[in-house]
Amino acid sequence: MSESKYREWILDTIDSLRSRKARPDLERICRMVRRRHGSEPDRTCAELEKLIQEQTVLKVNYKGSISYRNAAKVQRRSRKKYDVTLTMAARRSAVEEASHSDLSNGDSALGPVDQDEEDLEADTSVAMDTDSNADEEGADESRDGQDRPSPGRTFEDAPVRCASVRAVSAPCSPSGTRPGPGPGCSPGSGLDCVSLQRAAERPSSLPPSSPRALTHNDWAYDSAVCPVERQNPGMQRDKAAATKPTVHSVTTSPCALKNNVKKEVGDKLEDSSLSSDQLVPDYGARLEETKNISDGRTQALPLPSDNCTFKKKIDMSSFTEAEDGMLNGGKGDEVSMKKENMSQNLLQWTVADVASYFSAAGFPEQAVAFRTQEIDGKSLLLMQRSDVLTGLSIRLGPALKIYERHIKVLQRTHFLEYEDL
DNA sequence: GGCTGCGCACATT
DNA sequence: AATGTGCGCAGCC
Repeated sequence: MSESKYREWILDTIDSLRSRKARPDLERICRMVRRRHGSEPDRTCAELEKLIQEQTVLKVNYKGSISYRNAAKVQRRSRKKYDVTLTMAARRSAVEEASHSDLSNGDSALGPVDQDEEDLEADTSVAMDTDSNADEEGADESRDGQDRPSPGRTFEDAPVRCASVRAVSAPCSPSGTRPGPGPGCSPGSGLDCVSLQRAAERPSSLPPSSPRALTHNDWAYDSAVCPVERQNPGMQRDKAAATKPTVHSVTTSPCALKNNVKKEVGDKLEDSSLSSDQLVPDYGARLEETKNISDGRTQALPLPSDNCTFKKKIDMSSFTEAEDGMLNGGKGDEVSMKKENMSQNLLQWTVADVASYFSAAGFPEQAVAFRTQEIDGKSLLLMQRSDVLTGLSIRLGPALKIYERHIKVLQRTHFLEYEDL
């Protein structure tokens, strides 16, 4: 009952705070939701996390503190940095895969990683895994345990008790941007998780002490995405590459799943050169980046599990090739194999996967409609143009793009595969 | 005391 | 240079 309701409330709250020029942080969000709707902060926290995971809300580290953004709005603006979405998607799907239930997972909401895509080239794995640290929960613990000299954060009294979240909000970092700990910030909180994370993230890029390294628009958190990967970036990568050909049980591996899809989408995106405004910011960036990385062949597509994808650029390249082959006439068993995987995956996509996919593809608002209509992979395969244009109550423009560039392609790929098989 | 509006400086692209 | 963000303060209830 409450999920959609909460979504609305929270998004509303975020918008409202933003329009009021107040930072949409956890505390304020919880407070406002409680005031307006009487919802318990705890619950709000939980719901917020879910929204973060489904990318409806983006969690960002801006100017040294955590803020939450309405993904639907953010999306249009900033270009790259918002990998968040992708990341989130990845993570979300990962979680989802595990739990198999829609929004049920409650793990920490991590947000976006700012990961400069540029870094990717140089130290992808490093960046990725570094930030893997802690997640909120981890961070949380650390801060509670280690440095929390003065619990004097704004939060303290805050109604919010959501531990994980609190951690997040807590980090009001004097990371440098702000000359001094603001009124609300407890001076002592020195190293907030965010800062730490960031610092760790780019060991070589920027000195930890550098404000730039710690603050700014960093989509900091998220390391949680693709936990596996994060934990063993190197391994993951290798594994992924190695495993990939064999991917069958892929379904269980979010990363794998996403990869397949991703690749698909990526192609699409590229082909149709989606308008940047529709793309999730990083999409464009990523595409470019990816391209550069490996002479035009690789294409990390902004799919739900971006992180995973990222690391698997290599795979991707082969994938791409495969796909190309497939779309253009077929290339070999490898191709069909891949296709197969993808299709199978598609059949097993949950409602959440579908929503996640579209969110990552740059249609967060519309993704909600898919979720609302409970469109899972199978339903997706059955969707017709009219269903998309009129059955979801979404705007025509995005609907057309979604149908033509994504659904149609997914369906075609799926059925082609079947033919082959 | 809490909420809201908003100028303005800062951050980011 | 343009635009987004949010601190800090004043006004309102």
